[in-house]
Amino acid sequence: MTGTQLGRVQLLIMQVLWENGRTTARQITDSINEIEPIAHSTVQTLLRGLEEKGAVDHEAEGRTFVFFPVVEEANFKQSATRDLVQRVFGGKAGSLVSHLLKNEKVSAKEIDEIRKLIDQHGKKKK
Amino acid sequence: MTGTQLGRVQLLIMQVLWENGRTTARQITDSINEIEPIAHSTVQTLLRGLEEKGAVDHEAEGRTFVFFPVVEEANFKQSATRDLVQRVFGGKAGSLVSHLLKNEKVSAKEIDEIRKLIDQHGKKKK
DNA sequence: TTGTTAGATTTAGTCCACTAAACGATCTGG
DNA sequence: CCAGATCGTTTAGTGGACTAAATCTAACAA
Repeated sequence: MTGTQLGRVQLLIMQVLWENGRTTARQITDSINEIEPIAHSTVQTLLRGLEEKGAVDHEAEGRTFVFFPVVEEANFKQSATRDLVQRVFGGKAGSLVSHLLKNEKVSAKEIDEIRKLIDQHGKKKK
Repeated sequence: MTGTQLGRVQLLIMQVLWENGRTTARQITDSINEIEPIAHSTVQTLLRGLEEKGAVDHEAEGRTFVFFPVVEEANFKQSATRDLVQRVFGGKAGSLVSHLLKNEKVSAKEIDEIRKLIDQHGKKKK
């Protein structure tokens, strides 16, 4: 579930799955190989690990397995983010937001979006 | 330098060091023990690892070692955050900000601060 | 039928964070 | 001087992510 920590490469696999939905192990290997070299058997081993953790599942389709994500990307983002906030920013989400605005590049378009969210925030306040 | 990944407990140690400055291994053990149980020898082993990575250093003071951080907390926050942005939010910092504002609790006070940052952002832009 | 290919599974090994006992040296109270 | 406490160091083991070769198995092609 949420507690399950994913490794770096496992996360790459999840990303492929979230993007493509139903995907074969072979397709995943190819996708990742566009970024960095990895053996097919490695991908299969990691897929099994992910399946044991309940992050993905598969169905047999002919003689090959088709994998699909069980964990939602949104949920994962949430727990990964909370983890960072908790461990590095003392539990204060706003502190991370400040850090991002001060130190990281944010496009004008994103700034607009954020401004809207801020305004809503003020309103929503009951 | 950025490549240095810290483990969960190592980060706890760094937090103690950032907060207290010069600290003995014993003090670190005690601090962490207020949160969760840990053996003193474990802390010492991890300190050695951190020292090998160049994250901390020590000076002998009498027969005991006094440790202090070499890596700045700000730098660490930066790389930890970039890591998350890169791996989970497709490299878009603004996307993480949006996520935080939508899904995490941010206090009114923090919102004010963020609004100011947003305004500055607009101005500063050339 | 037989050999090749493309799946999945098994097995094996590395690396690293974490854990902590065991050991040796040094100081300190009695 | 010595027993006990307090250091730092050594050694050892676990677990998990990652890596990939070796192997098994089923389909397909010649």
